[in-house]
Amino acid sequence: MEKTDAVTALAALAQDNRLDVFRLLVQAGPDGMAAGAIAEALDLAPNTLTFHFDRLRMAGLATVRREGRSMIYTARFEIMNTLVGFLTENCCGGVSCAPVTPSKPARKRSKVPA
Amino acid sequence: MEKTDAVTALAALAQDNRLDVFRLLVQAGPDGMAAGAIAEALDLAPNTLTFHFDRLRMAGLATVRREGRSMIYTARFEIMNTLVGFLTENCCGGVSCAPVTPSKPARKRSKVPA
DNA sequence: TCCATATTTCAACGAATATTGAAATGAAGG
DNA sequence: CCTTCATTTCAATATTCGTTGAAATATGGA
Repeated sequence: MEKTDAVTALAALAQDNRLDVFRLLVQAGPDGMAAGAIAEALDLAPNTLTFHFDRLRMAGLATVRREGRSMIYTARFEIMNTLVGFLTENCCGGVSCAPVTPSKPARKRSKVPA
Repeated sequence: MEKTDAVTALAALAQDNRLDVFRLLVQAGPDGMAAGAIAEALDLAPNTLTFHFDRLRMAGLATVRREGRSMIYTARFEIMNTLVGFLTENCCGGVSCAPVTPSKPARKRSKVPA
């Protein structure tokens, strides 16, 4: 990952509403979530939301697909992981480097998608 | 970690020069690095650098100590790790969640501090 | 075709950010 | 005490950012 990509991704996450959006997408999982549902969940104006989606998409942190009238946004976990890897690269020059806290796998939800 | 703390930390990292500074500090390890040395390494004006240091410090990502005439800045790895944990929290609701790429331990340097 | 729904585009505005230049502060040495 | 070195503080400026409102586009159904 290039430094500019990392900066773009970090900037994309470094904003209240976008962080909320991204975390919502992360929790939504691979199926993604409709723009309207996100707008309602976070109480954001649709045009504002579009602006933030664009940022996330340009940063490679999300993708869209159309489904009927809705636009479904999905988080790109691989990019997220690449970013984390980039941040901790060459940590401490190999000295006393506490390993990265692994993500909590999070208890499974009752409704598991196929 | 609170959301606002995460946003602050991400914003602190979401800037070319600051990301450089932070990564330099990460590589410098627990001993830290003098402001002047960083200014020289990255070719940045000292006042600009102070501005960026402040951001990193307020975000909890760095600390300072005085040593003679120099100010030594050090990365706060724990906060860094907390941030990473926050980002991947509740990942995918437990479904198909690729584990976080662990930081490469990075080959040891010849000069190992005690 | 006409209408409602879902989302995007565009222009505008205030707020925040990064950089600069000049001056100030603090520490070490003669 | 005076000078030099290392860094910080302050004020000014151009740029970028987030939000809003109005209008446009695309889809699906009567």
